[in-house]
Amino acid sequence: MNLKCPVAARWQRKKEARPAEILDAALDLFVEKGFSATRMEEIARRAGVTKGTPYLYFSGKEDIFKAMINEFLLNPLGTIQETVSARSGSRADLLHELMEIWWHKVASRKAGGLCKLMIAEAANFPELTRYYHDELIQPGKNLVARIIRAGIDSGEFRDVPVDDAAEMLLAPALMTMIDQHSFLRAENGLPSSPADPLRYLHFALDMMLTGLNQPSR
Amino acid sequence: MNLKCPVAARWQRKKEARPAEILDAALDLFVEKGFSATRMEEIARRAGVTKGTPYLYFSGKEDIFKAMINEFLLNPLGTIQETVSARSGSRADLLHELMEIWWHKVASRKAGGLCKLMIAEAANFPELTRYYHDELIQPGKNLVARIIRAGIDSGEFRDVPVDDAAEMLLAPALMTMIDQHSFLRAENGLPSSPADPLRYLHFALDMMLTGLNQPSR
Amino acid sequence: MNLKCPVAARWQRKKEARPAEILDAALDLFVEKGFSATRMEEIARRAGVTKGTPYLYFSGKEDIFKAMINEFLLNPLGTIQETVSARSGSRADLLHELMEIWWHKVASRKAGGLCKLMIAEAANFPELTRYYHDELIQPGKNLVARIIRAGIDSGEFRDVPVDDAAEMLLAPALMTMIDQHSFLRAENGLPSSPADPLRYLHFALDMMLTGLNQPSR
Amino acid sequence: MNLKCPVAARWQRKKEARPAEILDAALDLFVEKGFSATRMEEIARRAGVTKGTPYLYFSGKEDIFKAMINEFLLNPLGTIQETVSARSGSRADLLHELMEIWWHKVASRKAGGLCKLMIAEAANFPELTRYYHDELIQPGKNLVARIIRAGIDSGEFRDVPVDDAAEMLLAPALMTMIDQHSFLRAENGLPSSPADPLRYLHFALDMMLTGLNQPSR
DNA sequence: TATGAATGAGATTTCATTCAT
DNA sequence: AATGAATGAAATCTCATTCAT
Repeated sequence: MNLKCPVAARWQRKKEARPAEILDAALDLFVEKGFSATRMEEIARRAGVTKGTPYLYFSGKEDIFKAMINEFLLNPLGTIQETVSARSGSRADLLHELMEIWWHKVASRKAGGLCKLMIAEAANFPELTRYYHDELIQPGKNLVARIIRAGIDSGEFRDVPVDDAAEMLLAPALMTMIDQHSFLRAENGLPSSPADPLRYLHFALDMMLTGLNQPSR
Repeated sequence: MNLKCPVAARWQRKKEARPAEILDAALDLFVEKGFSATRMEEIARRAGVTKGTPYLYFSGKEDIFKAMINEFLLNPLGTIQETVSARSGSRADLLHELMEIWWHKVASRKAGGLCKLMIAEAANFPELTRYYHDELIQPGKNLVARIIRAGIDSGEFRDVPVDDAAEMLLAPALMTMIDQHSFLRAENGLPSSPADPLRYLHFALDMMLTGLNQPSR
Repeated sequence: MNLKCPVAARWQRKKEARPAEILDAALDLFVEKGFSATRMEEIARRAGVTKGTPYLYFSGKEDIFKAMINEFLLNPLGTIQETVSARSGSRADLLHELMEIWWHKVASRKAGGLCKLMIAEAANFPELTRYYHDELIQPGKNLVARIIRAGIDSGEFRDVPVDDAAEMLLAPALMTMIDQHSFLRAENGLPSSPADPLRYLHFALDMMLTGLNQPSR
Repeated sequence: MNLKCPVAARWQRKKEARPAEILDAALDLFVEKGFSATRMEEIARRAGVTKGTPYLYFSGKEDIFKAMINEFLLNPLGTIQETVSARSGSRADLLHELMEIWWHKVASRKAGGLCKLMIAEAANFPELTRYYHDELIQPGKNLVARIIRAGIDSGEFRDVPVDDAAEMLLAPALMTMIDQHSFLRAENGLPSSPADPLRYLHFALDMMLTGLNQPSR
């Protein structure tokens, strides 16, 4: 009913590792090219397998996309949240520390590209976008908002609307992550963004805390 | 059988309007669904023509994408730059005014979605990304940086690295625009972002100027 | 985004005729090879078009299958039913006449193959099978059963269970149709079935009416 | 770490039962879904083995199909033929008896589904169809034809074309078998066919022997 | 003997693009 | 200038078959 193929079997059997390898490959490609423009066979090839293999572990392209979001987004947030709860010291120091963690655990890694990806694909995956929003974005904002609230209560910060302030504090962090995975990757890397993102982020945080205006003396 | 009225041209096929209509339609769809997921026939239908017509004005899908970027990016920036050069007063006021213009001319309009689009498609259109970067992003940053520089020179602002500061000031504005076209469109609108973006943006600008920290005395 | 193909356009534009041509082609192939073993491209080629064209008129393979059942099964039965209602004479004559019509309108034509097809695919299309049963098989049996009932009432026939009798009378007709489209088509035609099916069918009907047993004298 | 019990063979892998189990599983599935729509892995699973195992005993899907036809068609016919040769009494009684045997040995069993299957796949397996025809159908018809011939010679039956008469006598039997495996299986069982097929078959045989027409005197 | 991860030919379906009208 | 039927390259996904273990 079809052809004999005495293929030289050269593939490795590693059932355990396969799903992770496929998700890794998919992450790279989805972040780089977007969901639609990424071809399944490309994912397979980058994972070192052939066309059919991803379908042994995932029901299709969309399933890979969803699994990837789950895989690379929950753990990091969990880690960050634990870190924060166990911390004392000034709120300003805590915010700096938080950003440090976030940079090293998320933004500078491949998972950081997921942020860009969700922005790009939000309208095409409404239910996933809601999930991403409810489980990641909102908790992240709440985390920062709680710290600001505590700072206001302790007299460290001025009395400001905490949600807006949290939004503002997060903006440079998110934009940096987006830059990393859009403009910096394009072709040979555009000189748009700060050369040392982490240093920039600490600077921006400092600025937002102390203000750009000259102290009134 | 031929009913052609020999009197005069009956209704003018508005031929010179066609390309603009097609680009308008493409803008909506590309922003909403991304480049790959947008079908040519959908663009045509939304523009009120049929499948073949776009090919009379553009050589293909990619050409429409490029033409669209050109069409919707140059004029707004031009306007903003003119406004700025003609202005006097405090730098803080100027920045507020700038943001007001930018919001009404760009971010709150359909063209604002192009920002999200370029983020998503950056890797798929490297040469276009470079163009977008060189003609829009870098000039925008430079504009803000020059204002900050002037403020420092006049003693209004503290002495800080102007490029980083410009980057920081722009971050909330860009993030708000992204929110408008990603999470707010998804499904029924996620409550993620500030209800009144423009108010939030003025708040964030104020915060960055005066600082979150309690004045020490 | 893809290749230029300056194909010598040699196809005819006939929107009106296309669906019927495609259903004709599909009928041939489905009857010959079954549903699964028939490839869409084969249907297209036999209809004189290319791969993509059937999808302009039908949503997929299953849709073609269903449309085909609808197209080729309802009209013939309608015709037969009209004929019968307008007829008088002995019930035996009516049954012979009925079979004649049925043979020329259904069994000897391509549509006859649908019977075999539905038998083969019954389990794979349960809802369609129910429809086929309710709209075709059951009405056909009822039609014959009513004639037998009338014959019994008029004293022409013995008093027998009409449903079983109808079933019996139909069996040779159905088996002949199946033979036509299974064994007779296979390879070079197997000598299994009667050389002249219509003559056989009249013979079988006569036999069933008069009985094989020697009259008891 | 090696727990192999050195005592004796613990449980015998019932190797000689494997092929039969696989053919049994294949029979169920082929009859239900047809050849193409039946997946090899399903056959394996229903036989209680895994994907690769059937290939240890058969060279492929087509080979299983052929082996199955061989397995389930020869023995039953042999039995019937022996029975007939050893019988005396009226030809009518013999025909009733024959049908009884045939019903219990073939039609009411899984093997009855093979008839439907061969009808569906006739064109896809021409050589097998010829085999099926030559070894089963033709002998079956000949068997009945010889009985009729004997009945005519003995004066029990009227003088009729024996081949056509045999064909007619077999038609209800074959149709019943088809019904069993097509319409009765679909969904929840369609009320099309007689509730008690065996009773119906005896009735139909009686009818064909005595005739539907009222005895003229 | 049996397993089942992996393969890859091939099927279905989509859609950017062409071109006769 | 505009249409839209038709094309056909290419994508997604299936599944019969292989073969290292």
